[in-house]
Amino acid sequence: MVFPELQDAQRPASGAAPTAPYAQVKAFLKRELSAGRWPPGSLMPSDTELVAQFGVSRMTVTRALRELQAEGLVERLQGVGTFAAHLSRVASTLTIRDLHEEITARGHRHHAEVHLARQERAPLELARQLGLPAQAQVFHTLIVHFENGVPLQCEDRYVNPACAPDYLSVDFTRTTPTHYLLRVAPLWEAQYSIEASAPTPQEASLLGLRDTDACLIVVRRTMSRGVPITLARLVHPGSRYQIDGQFKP
Amino acid sequence: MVFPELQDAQRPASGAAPTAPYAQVKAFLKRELSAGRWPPGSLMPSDTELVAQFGVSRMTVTRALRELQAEGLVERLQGVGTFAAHLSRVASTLTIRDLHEEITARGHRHHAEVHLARQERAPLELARQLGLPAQAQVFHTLIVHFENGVPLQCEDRYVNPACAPDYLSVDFTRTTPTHYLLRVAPLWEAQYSIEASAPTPQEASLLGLRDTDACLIVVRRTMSRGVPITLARLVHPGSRYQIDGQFKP
DNA sequence: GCACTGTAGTTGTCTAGACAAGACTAGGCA
DNA sequence: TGCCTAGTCTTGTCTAGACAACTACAGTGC
Repeated sequence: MVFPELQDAQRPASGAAPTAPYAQVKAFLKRELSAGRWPPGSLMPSDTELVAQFGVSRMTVTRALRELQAEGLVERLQGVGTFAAHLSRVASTLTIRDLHEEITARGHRHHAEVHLARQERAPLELARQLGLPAQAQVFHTLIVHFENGVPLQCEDRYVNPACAPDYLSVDFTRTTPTHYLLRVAPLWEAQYSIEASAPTPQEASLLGLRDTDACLIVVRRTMSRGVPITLARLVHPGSRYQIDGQFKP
Repeated sequence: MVFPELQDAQRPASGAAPTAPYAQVKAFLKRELSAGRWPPGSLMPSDTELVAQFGVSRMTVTRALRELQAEGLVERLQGVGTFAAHLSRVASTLTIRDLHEEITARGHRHHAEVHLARQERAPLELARQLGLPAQAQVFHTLIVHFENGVPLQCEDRYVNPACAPDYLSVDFTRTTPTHYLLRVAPLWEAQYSIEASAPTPQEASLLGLRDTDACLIVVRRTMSRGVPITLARLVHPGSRYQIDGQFKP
């Protein structure tokens, strides 16, 4: 039996690491899809045809197609067939990383100033967001992060004491709250919102901005096992911070 | 043979749709993981143990574990074992949707004003971004989108004529450029950057803002089969637009 | 002490076949 | 004409077994 497709996929590398058959089928389909061999919405070869074409078992073909389906590149309909997807949405994985990690990854220097770290009574709305009764005690920190000496983020954070009892005893000039909380409470859910707005007078002062300078603000609420852990408002100078990303199937 | 775990997973529904065995194994592991049965980094049961425990074949267990691995919930090391992941990053799928779709999905009314739609010669940097020689002809549109009569987005877009020759003949009060381009050129790659900044005087005027009002700006470049299609600058009033998302394993 | 080796356990992958469930079509029947 | 049915093709899933590649560890010989 001859496997022209496998050879096509393998020969160019000529001696490189031999790829697993399922990966070769997947790569072949991906390549032909991106070349436009099957226009969006059109019928692609069936499992049986691919089995015959590549000389592999059906489980192997199925795995390749299932992974392409998970990536949103094809759609499979039981009883009907496999179709090239429409790719109608620009989707991308947005990763909100620990700021310290992000800055050092750029080869820059990070340091933090702690302006506030204390226990407070939570007003109604805040208590609700943290799943606590009104007037409950919560931890509150206000930290400014610097990249190479320039203020980059003003981090205003409330923490549910039940999830991190030692929170206030951490030295936040050495460990970021994000890093500490991820270690203490494994993350299981998060909601965020990204918006542009002017800073509050206090934030403007802490970041060395004018009241009218635009800021990129990320509000993030994280939960662990259904229990809210922390609510953070991260304010960045619009002139010094942007979120980049890319989408690639 | 008795399958205590399978029964646990199935009984509560009592008569509901019977789930596939691989999905039950997956759900069981997910549930126990989120309950903290295996702390991050700790060793989880091996394939063989799960096979014995659930009374299924190894391929079934493998599929469940492979999908959990793809979701970032477990890490598998050949020759070593399966470990509970650290979940150290807040990752989320950011979907940038067609604005028309987004507005109508909210049950609101969308309309657009076309302020510019013409052919221009591209200056050096723009030509480079679109993969064209300097001074090449490109299409340029400037469109303001409204939600219930209120300006929500100023869309300044350049298009590579080779990818969409009919671009200028489209009626953009009826079809959004995003929608048209996705139909004409299937999307295969995209880069974006999100930032906060003041609008240009022209943008401020089109959106009914003051020069100092903060705006959320998305710059997006899309490619199809390696060829740049379009470069868009989407300016949103900070007071009226935000990007929301959530992360859930 | 140190390097080597064999062994057991783990994940990674594939096979050949099987049955189930859904979709479509052609033919039969009222 | 309109409805039903059987057959065929499709994807969805599972099985039992197999081999490969890798890791960790205990034991062996120097």
